[in-house]
Amino acid sequence: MRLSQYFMPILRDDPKEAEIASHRLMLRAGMVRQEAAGSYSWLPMGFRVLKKIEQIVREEQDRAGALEVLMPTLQSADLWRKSGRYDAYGKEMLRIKDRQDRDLIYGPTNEEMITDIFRSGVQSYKDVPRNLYHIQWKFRDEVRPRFGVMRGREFLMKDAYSFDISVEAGKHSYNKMFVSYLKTFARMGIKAVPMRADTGPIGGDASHEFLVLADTGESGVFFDGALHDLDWSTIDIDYDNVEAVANMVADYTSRYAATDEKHDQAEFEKRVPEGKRLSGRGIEVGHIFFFGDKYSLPMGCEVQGPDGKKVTLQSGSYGIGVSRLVGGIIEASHDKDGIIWPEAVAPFKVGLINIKSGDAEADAAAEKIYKDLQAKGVDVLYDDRNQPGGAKFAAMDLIGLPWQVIIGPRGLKEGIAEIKNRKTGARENVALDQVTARFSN
RNA sequence: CGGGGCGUAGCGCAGUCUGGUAGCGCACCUGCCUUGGGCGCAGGGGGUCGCGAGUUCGAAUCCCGCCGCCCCGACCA
Repeated sequence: MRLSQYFMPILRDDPKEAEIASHRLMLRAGMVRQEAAGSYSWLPMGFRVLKKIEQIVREEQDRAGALEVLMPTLQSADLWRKSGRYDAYGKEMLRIKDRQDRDLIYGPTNEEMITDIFRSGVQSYKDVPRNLYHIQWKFRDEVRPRFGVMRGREFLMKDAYSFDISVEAGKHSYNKMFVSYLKTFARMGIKAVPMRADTGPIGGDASHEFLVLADTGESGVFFDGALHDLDWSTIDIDYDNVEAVANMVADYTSRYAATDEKHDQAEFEKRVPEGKRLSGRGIEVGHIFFFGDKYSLPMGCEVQGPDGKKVTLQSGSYGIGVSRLVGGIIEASHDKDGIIWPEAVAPFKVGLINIKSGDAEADAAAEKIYKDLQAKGVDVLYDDRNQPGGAKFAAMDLIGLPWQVIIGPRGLKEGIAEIKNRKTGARENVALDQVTARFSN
């Protein structure tokens, strides 16, 4: 993509409404535009990141055996009356009437609908276990939206729902999602620590939140420093191996880690040696629940067992805040100059800077590298604007692409380009004809 | 939902107290010059001063009502 033909309205000044880094940087880099309190339009640069994150989530859900569906944003109020949550959910749920004066709601979550769908499609114990998920926009009419996309009212969420014949089988479904979350976040280049959590209005028994550690997080967290010793980047497992999956969950939950809601100071001090007691703040990017028959029972979600008797299914739900992750990743990965995208979610892999646009030699060299990179399938953003070099450096650092390729008269004299790593700042001179090879996988 | 604050050009702000026909920086357009960390010179465009009603000869400014947004707290993917 040529920057001269892109839509990326960069702001030089900080918008006054943005207090925290991710919000400020997303607005400055032209990734999003606020439409109303807690409601954002995603501009090309931001949308690319959102889609990359969504795709990683999708691939890891599929790998864990979940099946993708898509449910509507608007739901019938009757469905929610059946579960009792129409009255219980409170004002966060947006209630709407259609032209026939029928009560609708804009879905804040989908337990009722998925349970209804699943119930109508299964009759036998042979039809379970199953896990259905979708990635869909949600609306929760938050009392106080803030921090940009981190607490919007309208947000993109992946929510999965498991159905099992027994509590024991349900536990395995829960554990599979637990492990798949470790893999999902690891692929995005962030560490999201699972912590015991309150179950909230969704209800249930077992529940873990996954939190990205960041000073601007909304939750207080307390954890064992030994958690840092675990390997968070390579999670490898056979999902069908019940014991291995359970062991891995045990491994990542055996050390103390809790949000302030579940924190027990006495237990913390008993289990964690003094030098290892860490506390801080975290951003909740995932939340998993096992809630048994909480919805299956009132909604009659049951199958016939081997003995011919009806069995009420056991369920869990598993959420990942896809749009929140965009902000969460920035909170965990930025510096004074701008965003530092982990490669897996970066909007482009390479930013190509032509320091002297208009100079025949520089233009020719940059054009060639641009076309070669594209031919090799490397996502490249080419700053071909007629701007001074300093402005291009500043813009490229702001938007945070992992690699910068810098073409200028100085290097061209020696037949080289400069490659800069955005994260480390390391620079390297590379012969012009070797640049493309450096980025081909 | 309680407390505080803000709404003037795309962004950041001044002007409001003390009413007199709207200004600054950046951005943008044209030309020249430049391009190794937000370059220089010259010229230029852009505003129903959040909305409505009032007071006044005259309202961004004073009065009344409304709307929107932000921050702190209580609540949450």
